[in-house]
Amino acid sequence: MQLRRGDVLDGAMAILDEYGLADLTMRRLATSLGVQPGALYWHFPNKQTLLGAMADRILERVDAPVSSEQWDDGIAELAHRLRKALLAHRDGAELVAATYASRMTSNLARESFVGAGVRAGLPRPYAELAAYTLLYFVLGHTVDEQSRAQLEALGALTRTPASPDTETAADLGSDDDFLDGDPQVRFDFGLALFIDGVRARLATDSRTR
Amino acid sequence: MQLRRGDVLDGAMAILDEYGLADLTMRRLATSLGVQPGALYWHFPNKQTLLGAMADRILERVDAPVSSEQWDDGIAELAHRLRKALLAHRDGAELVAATYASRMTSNLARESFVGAGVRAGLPRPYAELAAYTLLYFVLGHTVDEQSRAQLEALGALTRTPASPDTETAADLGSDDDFLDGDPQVRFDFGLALFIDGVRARLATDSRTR
DNA sequence: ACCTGAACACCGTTCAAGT
DNA sequence: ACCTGAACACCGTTCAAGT
Repeated sequence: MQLRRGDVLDGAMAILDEYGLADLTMRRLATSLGVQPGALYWHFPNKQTLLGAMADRILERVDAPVSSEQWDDGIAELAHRLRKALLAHRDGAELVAATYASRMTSNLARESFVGAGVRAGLPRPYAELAAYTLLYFVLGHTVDEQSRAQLEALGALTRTPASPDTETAADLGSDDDFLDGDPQVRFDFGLALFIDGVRARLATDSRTR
Repeated sequence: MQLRRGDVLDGAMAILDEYGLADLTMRRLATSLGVQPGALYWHFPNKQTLLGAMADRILERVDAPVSSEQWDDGIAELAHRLRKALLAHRDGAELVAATYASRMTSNLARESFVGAGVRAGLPRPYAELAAYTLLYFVLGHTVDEQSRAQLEALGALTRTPASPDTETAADLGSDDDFLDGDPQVRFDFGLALFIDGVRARLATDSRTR
């Protein structure tokens, strides 16, 4: 019957998925666990630490070894895996972005990116910087994508469901055709831009040497 | 003696610069303006709207016309200008990132990036996507850079000032030489990676056509 | 038109005291 | 070791009533 650290974490993840980050309060979490708010502070020193543990759990398996031998495919695989992990939980991207803002340095996702960069032939300092760049892109893109999707899900319920065929896309429309296109497409484009940039740098380097 | 919308905005910016985003509360703002909390709600419907107005003010002049004719220099100039604007206020990057997460679409900084991309010769949808990618990078980098700088400023005051010469850099050190190197250098690297990526895409396009 | 007074419905965190 | 009870010091927002 006793509460363990893992139970608190599980409860927090459950509230996140069902009600979102804004509704994840220590008091609500305590209630859902049938315990007084103060009890949580025996298991976690503060809310920030709990959020950090949640972020770690969300990213648990993104740093697994990559399947491809090609460095570019490897980077793409890692980036896709990271995005998928973030999208797997409500407000997942926002939570991770907020938590990792202060501790970008010690970050499993970044480490993996660095490894892929080094394997690509980038000098280590370059790989470090490239990893940051990619991480910024993936986090930024995914936060945006997720908040947009949630807004739309909210609007879809609020709006009068006129005809089910038109409600999928092209609502805000205007003339920017690509803006509310498949987020996957937009993600892949940015990723390709990044990989092309790395490739260009590699070419420059080998020509210089 | 009457409070105007602009006064509220000015007061909010002053609190931001002096105490940071976390200490910018409606109640504190009201007190600093010599007014009851409720009074603020006559000028702004809620805190979120006020934060949005602050973000707009921070980015006021980033979309000014660019000096260079070269598209790559133009993009670099815009990116640098955006970074500088974010760094000009305490927690400026965090505020803008948080506020613009939901309204990435209507964003003056993005518009400028799109323009530069189109001038570069990118098809418009590509330019749109490239603009997002760059924006994600600049915001992500600058949020990180600023929070890091503020942590260090805090640590510099807390830590025993042993010898003034060693406190500048290379503290966390380890073997990652570049990590706490000049943020400007790291920023320029990521920017170069992006521009190289765009260049590569342009080359591919012209070869295909 | 603009603001006060006062409340409503919350927060995160601490800590003596209990078991 | 783990939790309760109860408090402390706050929040954002609303709204009748005042001027």
